[in-house]
Amino acid sequence: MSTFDADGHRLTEVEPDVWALADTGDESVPARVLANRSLLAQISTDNTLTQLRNVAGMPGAVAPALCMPDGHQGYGFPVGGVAAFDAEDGCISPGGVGFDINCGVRMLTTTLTYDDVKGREAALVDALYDAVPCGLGGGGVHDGTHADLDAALERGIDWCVEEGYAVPADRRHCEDEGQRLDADLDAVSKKARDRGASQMGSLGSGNHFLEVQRVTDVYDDDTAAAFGLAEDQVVVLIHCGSRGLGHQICSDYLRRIEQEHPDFLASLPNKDLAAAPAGSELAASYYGAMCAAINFAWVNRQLITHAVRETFADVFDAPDWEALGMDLLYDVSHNIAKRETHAVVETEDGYSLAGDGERVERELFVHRKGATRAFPAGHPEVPAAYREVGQPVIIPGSMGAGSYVLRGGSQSLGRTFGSTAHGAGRLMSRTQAKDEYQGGDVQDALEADDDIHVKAASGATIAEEAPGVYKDIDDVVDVSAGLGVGDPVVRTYPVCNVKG
DNA sequence: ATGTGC
Repeated sequence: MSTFDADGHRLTEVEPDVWALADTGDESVPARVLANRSLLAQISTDNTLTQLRNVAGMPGAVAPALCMPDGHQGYGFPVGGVAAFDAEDGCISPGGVGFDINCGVRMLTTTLTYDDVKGREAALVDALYDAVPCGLGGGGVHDGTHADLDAALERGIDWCVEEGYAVPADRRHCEDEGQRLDADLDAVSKKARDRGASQMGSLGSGNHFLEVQRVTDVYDDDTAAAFGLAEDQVVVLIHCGSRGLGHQICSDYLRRIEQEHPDFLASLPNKDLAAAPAGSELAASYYGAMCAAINFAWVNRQLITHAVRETFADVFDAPDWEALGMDLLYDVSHNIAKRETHAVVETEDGYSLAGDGERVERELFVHRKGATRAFPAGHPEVPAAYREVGQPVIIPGSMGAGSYVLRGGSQSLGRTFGSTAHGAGRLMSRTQAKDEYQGGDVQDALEADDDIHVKAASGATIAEEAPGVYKDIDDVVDVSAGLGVGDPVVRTYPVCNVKG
């Protein structure tokens, strides 16, 4: 069997593109990296593998702890990590969800083709930039009162429907129908709410973006038709999260874990993994606050959707957005934890997704941090319109590379707790990126060489997000396809991009 | 990711 040696880690390829981290003999469950050799070489350059091993040693970990092909180092847990902990005797971890709670991405279809947009990119990108607040700080599509914010935290997309920012079909095409009923307002600090109130409907900064794209390749005609996608069609991608509100909630609960569960924290393989033990009051509070932030992020993407729809109707001189067919294809979440029931096998160390023994249904806290749910065809949580083909999975690449739409693969539940990758994944830190690239040069080259029109709040952000700082999205998707966890449906290519 | 920080 093929092996790979990284600094302090030996991995064995137990089947094609599945790498097992060597057993350390401590109380860890097996850990797996899903990657080809070239992606693994990139993944092994930072702290990702050590972080993955640490995750595998957490209480109640259900095997395997996973790193997706786009994985890289994160806070405590790797970004691109999937970790499931038993909901009865395991734990829930803010670091396993991430600072940007329910960061995610959605795709809107249109009836436009590339010819309709060609030559008007500059006007379109300017209009979108003006309509959607972006960059750091406050300001949003909805100038919210605290009462509005509380309603949004509690009801998610339902609040948007009530306020005229969404139609019922939008709700059906979000995970969990755009609403986590377990949201607990009392678990959200005033500071978090203050930060959220002024940011309802704002893109933010970093890797967040709003991109107009065209469909360049169709790999699966039937599924593309079910998703309402066709070659040359113009689509819109919105990638953002829960802004300061989610960040504040994560910070609040990391601190509370230190204060209220110091012994449990000390027992973890690394302090940055900071988790609350399942069944504790703090675990329940964090779950309630996280669900509120999840609702906020859905509202955020929906408010931006509303602004994008109005802007398109204006720029393309249509009576309304419906006339342009700007339906929500789907909205996927990248940074969440959720109580899910999975069929697992009992082992000496607890439970495992792999194995031949008798399967039992177990309630787990599934953490997807920089990973996308990818439920297969037939799963009851896949919206009715897509149930026969599988859940749409949207995987954005860098602003020069374009993106993929996949469908949840038949192997996802058995291999990855129903998950796949979430993007290309960084190759280098933001600091390193700013040394390597100059924002203005990157922007000029994208326009001159690739006809991609970028407008950004900050030049530094363009440098940090230059195409060269990301892994190869084609490789990431190939791994997902080869393992049957997510099957390619279409590929898209950027037309214009608004960055924070 | 983030009022880019204890």
